[in-house]
Amino acid sequence: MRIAELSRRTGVPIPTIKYYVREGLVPQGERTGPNQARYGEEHVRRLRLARALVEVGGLPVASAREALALIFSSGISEFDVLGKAQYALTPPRERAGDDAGGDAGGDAAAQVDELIARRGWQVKPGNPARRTLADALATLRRLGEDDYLDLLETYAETAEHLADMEVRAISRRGDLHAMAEAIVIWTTLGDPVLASLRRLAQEAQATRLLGGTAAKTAEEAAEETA
Amino acid sequence: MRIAELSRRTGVPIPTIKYYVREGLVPQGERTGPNQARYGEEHVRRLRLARALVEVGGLPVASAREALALIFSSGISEFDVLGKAQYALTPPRERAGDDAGGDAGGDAAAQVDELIARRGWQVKPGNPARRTLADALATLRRLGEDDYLDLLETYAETAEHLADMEVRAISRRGDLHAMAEAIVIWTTLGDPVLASLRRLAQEAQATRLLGGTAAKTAEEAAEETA
DNA sequence: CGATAGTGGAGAGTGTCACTATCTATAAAT
DNA sequence: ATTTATAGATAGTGACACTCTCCACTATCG
Repeated sequence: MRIAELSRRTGVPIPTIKYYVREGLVPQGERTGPNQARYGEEHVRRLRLARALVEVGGLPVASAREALALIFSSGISEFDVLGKAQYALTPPRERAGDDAGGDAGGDAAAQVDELIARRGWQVKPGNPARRTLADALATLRRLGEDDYLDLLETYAETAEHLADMEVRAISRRGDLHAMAEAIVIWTTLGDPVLASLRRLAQEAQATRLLGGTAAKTAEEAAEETA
Repeated sequence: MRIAELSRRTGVPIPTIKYYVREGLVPQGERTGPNQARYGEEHVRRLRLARALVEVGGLPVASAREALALIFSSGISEFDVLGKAQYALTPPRERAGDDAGGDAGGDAAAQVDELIARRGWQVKPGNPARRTLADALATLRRLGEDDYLDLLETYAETAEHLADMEVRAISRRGDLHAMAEAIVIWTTLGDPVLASLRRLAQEAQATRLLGGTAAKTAEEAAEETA
């Protein structure tokens, strides 16, 4: 097919396709002349994947390129595909905070190590999620949210439960390529799915636990009727 | 205190403080002369909060302004603070996808409605998380990830469990102002916390479920030793 | 007292990012 | 034969989050 059809089938504008090809998210079409090229199903697939990672997953284009390269590379082993995917999917964090407020950063890093040890998780020291988590915990501490420890434990249990499901579902796939693809898709798109479900559940629980005890505002009643 | 101390105590550079004041994230200091102003503890607090939302939570400055305005406004009721916070915290989504591939969007929206109904959640039709979730589900369907339904159910259960904890923890706070603040902090910072915990747990579970059955690569062994 | 450093405020400039527009020389379609 | 489409390259755009530069002052130190 030519580029117009590729664009029609994926919903991605032609200039954007050209941009993605330049950036290496999608390979060039098979050249058939000085200004002609042919695209196939694998271009459709890869373009859709690229679009999902960038638009829904919110990945920077450079990270999406790495993740796609990982999926479509040969010679990956199932034992490092997940680690590599996590590296690829974590946008490079900005420099460490030169912030004030005690040594919240160091404390938080130690706290993360301790949490990982306590749960018996085996996680490489280089996993970028350690840093992200430590930063978030340091921030919470700095804000004086000191009752977050119970919640953190629940979060960790929950995460373990989800990860168990996910890893099982993924390992059920036959070949390595499909596994790699599923890992990238689920690691990336799982975040917005989980985040929005959490927000929906929050509203629901708030209504259930708090809303029943008092009258609704007129505004809310109107919105419910609409 | 003057601006230099405010900067030292929060770790935020002076030009950035000035920028935040201009953008309304932080109020002006109390003017004491043509080029002098005094800042107090509430500026420290609000600046730290602003920084956390923008840097760790990844909120756009405009959304952070709304969220902060909500926290520090008087006359909020506990019944709409959560809803308003969710509106404020959701960055304005880009235009609806003019994408190809059947009516995945409409189907997904219906699927979200159905999920909410099935779980007995009471959620306003305008909650932005509905859109986000529908977009993500439509994308998954378009990518052919058709076995995501079991996972989705687990995600929803999990989200409900977390939301229950969170709402209880928040409603335990005495005054409305502290509740509003906690809602904004936890809605925003909970996302990165949960996301990184999920990644850590994924690696741990992958090691547990898959790693034991085969030899490690040399690279991994080296990384573990280091 | 004077020199130096710090201040508030405003406007312009910077760097990054993800596109998007324009151009040229072709090729395809009608 | 004319219109439309194409590949590829270069340049431009708009949003965003700062960051710089100035200016007219003010504070403070020796």
